[in-house]
Amino acid sequence: MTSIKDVARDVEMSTATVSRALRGLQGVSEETRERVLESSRRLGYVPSPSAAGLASGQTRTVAVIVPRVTQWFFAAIVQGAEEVLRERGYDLLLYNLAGDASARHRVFETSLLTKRVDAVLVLSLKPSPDELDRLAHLGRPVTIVGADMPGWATVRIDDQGAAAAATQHLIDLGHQRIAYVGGATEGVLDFTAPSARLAGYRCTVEDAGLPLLAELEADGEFTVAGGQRAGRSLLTMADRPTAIFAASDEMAIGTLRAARELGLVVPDDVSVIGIDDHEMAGYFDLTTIAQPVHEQGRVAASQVLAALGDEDWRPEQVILPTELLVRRTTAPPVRTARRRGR
Amino acid sequence: MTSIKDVARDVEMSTATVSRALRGLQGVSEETRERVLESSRRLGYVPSPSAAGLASGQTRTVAVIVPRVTQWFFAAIVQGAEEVLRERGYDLLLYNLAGDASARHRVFETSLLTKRVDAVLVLSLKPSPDELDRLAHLGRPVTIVGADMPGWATVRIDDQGAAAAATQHLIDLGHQRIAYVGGATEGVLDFTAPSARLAGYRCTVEDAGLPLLAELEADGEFTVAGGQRAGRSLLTMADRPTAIFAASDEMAIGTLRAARELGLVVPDDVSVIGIDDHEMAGYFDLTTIAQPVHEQGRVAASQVLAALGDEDWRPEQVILPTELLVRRTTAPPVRTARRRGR
DNA sequence: GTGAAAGCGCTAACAA
DNA sequence: TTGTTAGCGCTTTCAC
Repeated sequence: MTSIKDVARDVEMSTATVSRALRGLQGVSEETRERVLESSRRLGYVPSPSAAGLASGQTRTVAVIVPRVTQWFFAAIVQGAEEVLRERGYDLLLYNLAGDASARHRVFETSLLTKRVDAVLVLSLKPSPDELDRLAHLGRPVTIVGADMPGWATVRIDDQGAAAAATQHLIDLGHQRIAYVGGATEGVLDFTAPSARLAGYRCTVEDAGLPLLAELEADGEFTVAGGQRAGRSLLTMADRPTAIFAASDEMAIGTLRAARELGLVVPDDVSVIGIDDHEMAGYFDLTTIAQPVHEQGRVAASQVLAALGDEDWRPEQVILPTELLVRRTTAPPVRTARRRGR
Repeated sequence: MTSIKDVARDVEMSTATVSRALRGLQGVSEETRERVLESSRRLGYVPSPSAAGLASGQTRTVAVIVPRVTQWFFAAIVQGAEEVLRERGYDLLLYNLAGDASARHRVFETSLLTKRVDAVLVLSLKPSPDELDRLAHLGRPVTIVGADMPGWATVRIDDQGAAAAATQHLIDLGHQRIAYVGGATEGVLDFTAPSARLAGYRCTVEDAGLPLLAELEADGEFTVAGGQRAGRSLLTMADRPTAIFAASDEMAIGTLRAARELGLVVPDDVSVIGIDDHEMAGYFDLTTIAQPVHEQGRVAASQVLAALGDEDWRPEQVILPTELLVRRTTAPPVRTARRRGR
């Protein structure tokens, strides 16, 4: 395995000069740099990250902690982050929690990460106070994506606003009996988006002077299957809602499925709106609040990299815009009379 | 930052003993081991991967090279791999190519990986001869997932067999005019599955004594959008097929969408079958050939880890089973007379 | 069962 | 602009 010494010997210089030349530091003559570059190419030299890391204290690696990569939303963020990390010569270490509490424990508990990475990206997870404490003690830049954590660097959308926009869209269409499909607003594996979206729904319903009914709020667990269950229970109510706002597209898709199974026509019998603009949303003609998923990954990665280079960098909260995408699952309610008459 | 020296000082032993105790090596008295463990826990000691890597030559890290994490199929494999890697104390370095040729170049070109990881997993990519050469020279275990590469360790399904089973299912239902939606069978970003699936389709059609028609083979690019385009062109033919076999569920979903847009009813007007059992397949009632995606990731990871521990390990080809999952997008063809009469 | 000492391959501080 | 010299924090002989 060829090392920096081989290159140094080859160009008849010290390893220090070779190291400087290779890293593009200044104070190396152009001629030397070229000879070093040529030599290392010829010898097939690649620096050892372990050695460089040990000597410099920098690993050029960023950890990304994700609830489940198989969820498109998280994969898209990872992809965005990976792009900018790669551009900047950083590697991405993936920690997939996948609902495994012990995995979560391991990642946060041991300060395993301290010596392993230069920075950390936490996706849509609400770290417990204890975990936050550990993250803080990492002494490394940390950015939280998709959750609101005051005092921390975050990248997210305005969840409450997005939920309000979705609800308002249904209200604007004339709906009065609007159900909500969300997810756990507390618990370890939870993040802050669920509560914010629920709040957005509730506020908007109230502001419109409509009654806030507990029976119209269902838990869809932020999965397609959960959304389907929630949708089924909402749509089999005696006085079923004319519209359903699901706090994620996956739950909305599940709701759509429940409606179809019950022989209901969307949007005639029930309107459905989601949040995300999931890659499949278009194929379901799903009306949704689109959020820039991929971009959140890019911004978050840029953010931690910026923090790495800047001594007096302060955590920033970045909020990316969302947009109502009206497709074909929402429409004005069909007159009550007709509905009752069916 | 507490180092092994601090622990050594604390237990009044040499760093060598501490190192041995921590790694569970034999030749350490039980009492010593316990004291070391207790001390490092108390001091919050975590070994430096850089230092350990430099000294031992092992990084306890595995690289996973994936075409696009955002595709559920790849994400599921990554998730499977991550599980077993984590269990065994290995980290996962993710390289997402995402159709970026320069990214691909970088990962394979420079033998960047040699000193960075202990083993490599390559997902559904057919490395060029040149890239294979580099992989071979890595001198590290490499497993290819989802592609057939004789001489290499691989984990995959029997693609030709799966395609044959799908086609045969349609034939068994009585279909005679069966179209195929596949993807590029050559090119840099290609893998071997497309060709194998196409071959499976063709052989089965021929074996059934049916004509092999070029007009019935369309390119769906292995995406939903591509499948939709392919489906549209197939279903607008004068004498349209009564059944379509899409070589992936995503293309099948696109085809379903095309059919719906054209006002065709599935499976009355056209039957559709895919391959994968994509997480969304159930929500489309898609009949498909299910493959153990997650499991392929687990097996592949286990394979490279086994190779790491075993001097005379030889590359194995593992083929995992598939299963026909009949849902509601396939049915016998409606009599020709009736179809023509519409 | 334990310790001393020599590196692993780099980078960083200081000299020249 | 370049070289010398110390490490970085471990693991790994080889002794004892």
